[in-house]
Parts: sequence; structure tokens; C-alpha cells
Amino acid sequence: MNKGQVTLKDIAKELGISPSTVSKALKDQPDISPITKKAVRELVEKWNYKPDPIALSLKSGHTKTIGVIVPEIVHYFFSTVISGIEDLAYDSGYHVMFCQSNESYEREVKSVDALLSSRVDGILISVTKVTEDFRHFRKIRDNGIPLVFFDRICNDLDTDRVVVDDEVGAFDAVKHLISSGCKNIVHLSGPQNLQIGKSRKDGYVRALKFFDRPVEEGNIIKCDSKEEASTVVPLLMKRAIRPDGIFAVNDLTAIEAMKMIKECGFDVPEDVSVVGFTNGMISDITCPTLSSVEQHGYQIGREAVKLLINRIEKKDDLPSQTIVIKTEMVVKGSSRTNKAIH
Amino acid sequence: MNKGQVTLKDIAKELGISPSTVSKALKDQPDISPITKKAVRELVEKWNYKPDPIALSLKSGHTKTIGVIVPEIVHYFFSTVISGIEDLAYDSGYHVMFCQSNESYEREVKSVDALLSSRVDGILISVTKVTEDFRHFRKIRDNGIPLVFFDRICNDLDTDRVVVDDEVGAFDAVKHLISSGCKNIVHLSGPQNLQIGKSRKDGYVRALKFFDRPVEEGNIIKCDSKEEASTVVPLLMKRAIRPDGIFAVNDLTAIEAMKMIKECGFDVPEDVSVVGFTNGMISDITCPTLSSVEQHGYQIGREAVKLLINRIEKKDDLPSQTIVIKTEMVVKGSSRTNKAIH
DNA sequence: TTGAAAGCGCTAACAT
DNA sequence: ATGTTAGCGCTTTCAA
Repeated sequence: MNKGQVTLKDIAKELGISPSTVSKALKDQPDISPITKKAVRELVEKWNYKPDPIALSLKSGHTKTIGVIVPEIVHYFFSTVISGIEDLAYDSGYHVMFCQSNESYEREVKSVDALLSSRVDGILISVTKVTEDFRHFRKIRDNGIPLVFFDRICNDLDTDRVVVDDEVGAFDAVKHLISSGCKNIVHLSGPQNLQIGKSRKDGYVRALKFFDRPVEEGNIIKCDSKEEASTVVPLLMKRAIRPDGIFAVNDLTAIEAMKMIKECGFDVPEDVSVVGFTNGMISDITCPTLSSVEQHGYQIGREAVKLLINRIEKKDDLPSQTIVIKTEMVVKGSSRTNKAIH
Repeated sequence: MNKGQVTLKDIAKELGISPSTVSKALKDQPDISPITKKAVRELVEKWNYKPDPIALSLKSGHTKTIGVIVPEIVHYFFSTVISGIEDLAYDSGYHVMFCQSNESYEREVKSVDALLSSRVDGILISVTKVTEDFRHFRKIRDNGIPLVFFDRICNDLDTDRVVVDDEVGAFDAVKHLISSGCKNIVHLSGPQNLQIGKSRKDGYVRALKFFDRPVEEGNIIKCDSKEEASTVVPLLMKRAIRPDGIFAVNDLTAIEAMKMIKECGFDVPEDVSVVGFTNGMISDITCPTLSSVEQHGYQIGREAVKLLINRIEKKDDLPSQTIVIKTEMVVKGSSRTNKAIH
């Protein structure tokens, strides 16, 4: 190895001094003569010496690297989060090692092991839809590695978290649907083992109750993917009492819902208003454009890194924090805007 | 450090043998007695000993980590490539460290430095739109680190590459437009300092010539973003001789073009056929759906990693390879399909 | 003001 | 069959 890489020893030899002197000179320690320091600095500059981070890690025990596990990178939301993570991490002098679980529990466990074994200083995770056993997360804590969950969190562990106010976002979305005149609003919900799935449903329910609308079990349907929507939504449109509003747990589902509604011969938003969650790039591209709840992924990423680095670098043991990022209802073309009830 | 981390020494001490014996036992060397091996393996199992990769790296000089630099992760194409990279890298026992240049030259240079200083074993890059100085890439070679370019390559360096057959893809796209009856086809092109920009334009030109159509300079317009399209396309639609076909260098530009065409009161594909490049998820969501050239990003990622790992692990110095991934014209709703001329 | 020595965790050549 | 030693590149006492 070290093809051409200059080491401390090389510098020392060239200057006829010892490696430890060079090391100290580089750290500007007071007990090294200015002349020596100058000589060292000049040679270091000339030879472009860079300390080997691996040796540093071996000594110090940390790697200046954080690990990230996301379900799937090919998602607008996650890629914005990652973007935020990357930006702040690099600005803070950390590298980012990343894994995708591909929504597979096994893959998530393996990724945790991989990250742990590569001795990252901290880990950022958004859990898969199917994770129900949390021992691998415990292992992270047991290894003394700080852990921050974002978006899809794990409630069984007391850790730092960054989430959006899903419940409020959902409430706002449904409030918007109600205020635009919808009488029969269906919620296409996420898996209820995921906090975000639960919260968004809770917001839906709370909004209906708040505006004195009946909450019907049949109007809450687990459906959080394009595939599910393409079978579920046509059935909805064949009901005797058709829905005139749909609040979907994510944009992709909402978009497929719009498509299905149109294929069933109905109009969006005239017959059915549709609202999604994420407000991703695609929500501006559909026709009509999709009303959606903005999630601020980039900011989530930055906050998560900030929390993690604090935890890594601070000695003190603060209690776990949960940072809540505010959502924002963005009204676009897929929902009617008439008949305000407020 | 090493809170609770078991080391070789711990194992050795517990067993009353030397660390080197433990090390050899773990590697199943023939000169260790079966009894010792068994004892070691059992304790290792029991204590869940894992060799420290940092110490390993310090010894061996490699980190089992590859670095990736992409312009922007929030792009369907790049996120699919990264997905492919990640999948194959992990299957091959490598970690992935990744940076985004955000289409900034400075950021790209800094990312190279960061990756180099964290001693990755190899680097995968897709260059920014604005990179015109290639010294930072040379530095990678000078450090003896294998380097593979993908998609947006650098022609000034003799390295391994993975590209799609942009020229052929563009040719096919334009051929499709011609065969569906377009008489006046505009190319919204990428920057010509990028090989992909050049190749796609070349394919456009070759197709026109092949079918005996005039090539007009005014029909080749640098326009490769949503923003540019929103100003460029309305102007096109006001021309005396309006375009009846548009071949855009990427999907996002094509989609914005469709939107502008409709805003100008024309129909897609009746008045103007539009074809994009990438065939990303969004191309299925627009209405009409976007005809586009499929780029197989996931496969590009896998091939790039394969090439890189070969280079890292093989001693022999094969000549540089360029792997070309075939594109595929996917006809959807944004282009007419009548009047075949073949 | 400088240097020698030990050690981070592991391996490999060289004893024993 | 097992142990000793040295060394990867660096930092940090401690001694000179």
C-alpha cells in the first residue's frame, strides 16, 4: 500500500528528526522550536503530506463516518433526505456510508451489521415497512453507537428522532378536503406497525371528528403503493356511495388513485378530490397537479445529522430528543377549493 | 474506545494462549491443533468477536470501501444507478461512501479529496455539467486508486467507463419521431462539453441525415432543464414553422416541454410528438405518458461496480474497458405511432 | 526542545 | 503446535 503516500516517518527522516517531533510540530505544540515547526510545515506542504485517517481511527477509535440506512433510495422523499444528510455531514467533516434495506427486514439487519462492523461513529435509520423485531437496533445501542431515527421511527427504543408532524399534516389534509366540500372521504393508509401510518390515520380520524363527520371503518383502507391502489381504487369507485375525497398516505398512491379514478370515468377534482403526502417532484408533473402535504425531506436530513453529531461529540447524556418538522398543506390541482367552511 | 468490543488479545488471554495463535486458529491454518481451534472458535462465537476492520485496513492498506460521486442524488436516473451500485457492492463485501457534487465543480473537487483522504479502494464518478478541468481526476490515478466513470464520462482520461449507447438511443428516438410522421423535429440538447450531450445530438443529426431530412442549426437548442424549457419551448411554438416533434435530452425537460406545448394551446401528441431520455418513473405518470429512451440505470450501476472491483482486485493491467449498455426506445403516449415509413 | 517507547488491533515471518 | 517480534501510521506519555 501507500504507493507514494508520504508518512510522518518520511518527513522525520528527511528532516533528520523523530516522528514524534514532527507530529507535535504539526499540532503546533508549544514545546517545539519555531525553526523546527517551520521546517516541518514547509516539507509537509511540499510533499503534500496528509495524515492517514486509518491510523488516526485506530488510535482515536472513531472514524468520522456516519452510516445511513434507508428503505429505498429511489424515492423522491428519501433522496431529498439523503441529500440533506450528505450536505450537512460533509460540512461537518463527516463521511457518509449508506445502505438501502430495499424494504427487507433481513437486508436491514445485514446493513446494521455492515455499518457496525465498519465502525461508523453513528447511525441514521428509517425503518422498513415490515420491521417488527428491533433487536438489531438494540445491538447498535449496546455497541455504544449513537442512533437517530428519522421519518419511519421505532417506538420501542428511546432514541433521538426526527419526524414530521404527520398527525397534523393528515389533519390539515382532511380539513382541506372537508372544507372544499367533500362528504365521503376515504383514507388510503400505510401499515399500522409504522408510526407514520398510525399518525396519518389518527390525523384523518381526528379531522373527521373535529368537523362532526362520521368515521367509518370501511373508509380506512390499507393501501400504500401504486400496485395496491390500482386494485383498491376501482373497487371504491364502484361503491354505491362513492367517495368524493381521497387522502392517500403518499404521493405515488395518490397519483395512481387519480389515474384509476379517471379510468373509471370520473374526474379529478370535480368528482373526487385527491390529496397525497410528501409533495414530491412528481406531484407537480401529474395532471392535474397533486395537492399534497409537504414534508421537507432535505431539512429532515439536516436535522437528523445535527442530532447525531451532537450525540457523537457531546459527552453529556442529554435525554432523548424528538425533533418535529412542520408539514405544510400545498393545494394544487387535484382538490377543489370552493365552499370554505371556516 | 472499544467499549465492550472484544479483541484478539481478550480471546487469547481468556484461553491462556497468544494472540497470534488465535489469529491463526481463526484462519484455520494447518499448524494449529484442532483442540485449540475448537476452543478459539467457541469463545469467539460466545463473545461475538469481530475483527476490527480499521486494524485490518491499517495492515492491509485497503478499506473495502468504494467512493461514489454523482451530480445529484435527487434524480431518478442517478438514484437507480446508486441503487445498482449499492446492491452489487454489498454483495461483493464492499461498503459505499457517497458524495454528491450538486453540479458544482468545486464540490466535485472537494468530494474527490474527501474520498481520497478516507482511503477508499476505488472511485466511481459521473461528472458535473460544468467540469472542464480534470486535474482532480488525474490525482486519483496518481494516487493509484482505480477510477471508473459512468454515464457522464471524462474523455481526457484513459479509464474504465460504463455508458449507454446514447448516440444509438438518440438515433432511435428521432427515427421513431420521423416514422410517426414528424417533419420538423427540434432537439433540446445537453451541454456539448459532456459526452452524453454530444452523443445524443450526434444521434439526432445522424437520424435526420439517414432519412434525408435537412439538419437545421436552429433546431438544435441547448436546453436541458425544466427552467430552460419553460422559456425556450413557448418561443418554439411561436415560430412561423412550428416544430411537430421534440427530442429532449432528458425526461424532465421533455415533460416541461409537454406542459408548455399544452399551455400554448397545442396538443401532445396530435400537434407535437415529444420524446425524452431516461424513461424514469415520472415518464409513466404524466399525461400523456412520455415516450422515452430507457437507460437501464440500475444495470449501469452494477456494471460500474463490477469493473471497479475487478480493477481493484486484479493485479494485471488490462487495457481500459468501456462497457456500453443498450438503450431501448419505449413508445408511450406522447408520440404518434401512425405512418410508419419503414 | 527533542526523542524513545508504548500502544491502538491485527498479521506474518521467524523462532522455539 | 505455539509463541515472539516487529510493524502498519500515528499519538502520547515520559525521559533526556
